[in-house]
Amino acid sequence: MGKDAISNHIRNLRFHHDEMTQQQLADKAGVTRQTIVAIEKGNYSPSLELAFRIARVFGKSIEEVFQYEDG
Amino acid sequence: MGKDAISNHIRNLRFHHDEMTQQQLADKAGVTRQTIVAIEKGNYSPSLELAFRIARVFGKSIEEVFQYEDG
DNA sequence: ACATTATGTATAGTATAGTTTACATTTTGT
DNA sequence: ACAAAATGTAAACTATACTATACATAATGT
Repeated sequence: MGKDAISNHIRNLRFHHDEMTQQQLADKAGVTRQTIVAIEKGNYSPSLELAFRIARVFGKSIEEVFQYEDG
Repeated sequence: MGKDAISNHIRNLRFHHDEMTQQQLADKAGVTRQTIVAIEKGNYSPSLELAFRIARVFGKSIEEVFQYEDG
């Protein structure tokens, strides 16, 4: 939908979780590495379903992983 | 992405918030009424950004409004 | 009974999330 | 220095969220 108001802490969380690689996170979340790259770099924001799955990989709430800055 | 693992409490929340109509929620969330109808009925799940905006309308966290049942 | 407002359904079109493949660059280990 | 693993980038494609328009039905008020 809207522009680019969503950021995230995925990169930091990966390193705090046993140096998890993009590929490992992608596998655990059930998506391709390219999807993780794009989201981590902010190229686009994930679907709600993927946001839930990524948050679960880290044992965090969605709000702890993703931030929404209103536009 | 995946199938239909996401449900929500939007309908109940609307009634708990001054009998808010679908149109009013749509306006506050910045989308059309059709989008609210589709999400409320579970036809599809929202983007993460829209999930944030809907949750904010109700003053709730995303997890309080949307539930993810793993597949 | 009538008008009005709220909700359900449908369909075609647009925007964007996610895949796939491929290759370049950076980082890490020996 | 070299190989191997991790990350960055890109382009074409598929899947799905969202819009726009339209009309039907249900609910509410007078």
